[in-house]
Amino acid sequence: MSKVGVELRSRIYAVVTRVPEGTVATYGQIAELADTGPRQVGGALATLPTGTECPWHRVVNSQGRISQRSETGEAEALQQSRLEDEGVEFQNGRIDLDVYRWEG
DNA sequence: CGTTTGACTGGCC
DNA sequence: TGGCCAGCCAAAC
Repeated sequence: MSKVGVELRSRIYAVVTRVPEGTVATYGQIAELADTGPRQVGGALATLPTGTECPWHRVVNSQGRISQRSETGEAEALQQSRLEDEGVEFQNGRIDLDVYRWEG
């Protein structure tokens, strides 16, 4: 159970919030900007409520796919919906990172 | 203080 | 192309 310190979480949220609409960032990318490991990023987002204002849906794994978390895949579909709504195209259930990857 | 656990990643086969 | 292995970070036990 990866629990994340509140301070580290704040740092990760701050980075995620910087991801502009219509683009996506990988966990590794967020981790690097937050000066931590990718696992911590996932852990931090895991504690995030689904109804938050934080654009957690713009964070995907290095393959441009939505990572499945421990709980229901409900939010997973929501994530894809939100991204598509922002103009991010899914090809075969996956995002083309060469096009939509956020250039910090 | 050593072990366990994750919404991960990259390299290898 | 796709699955497996080892490395990675931080916190709870």
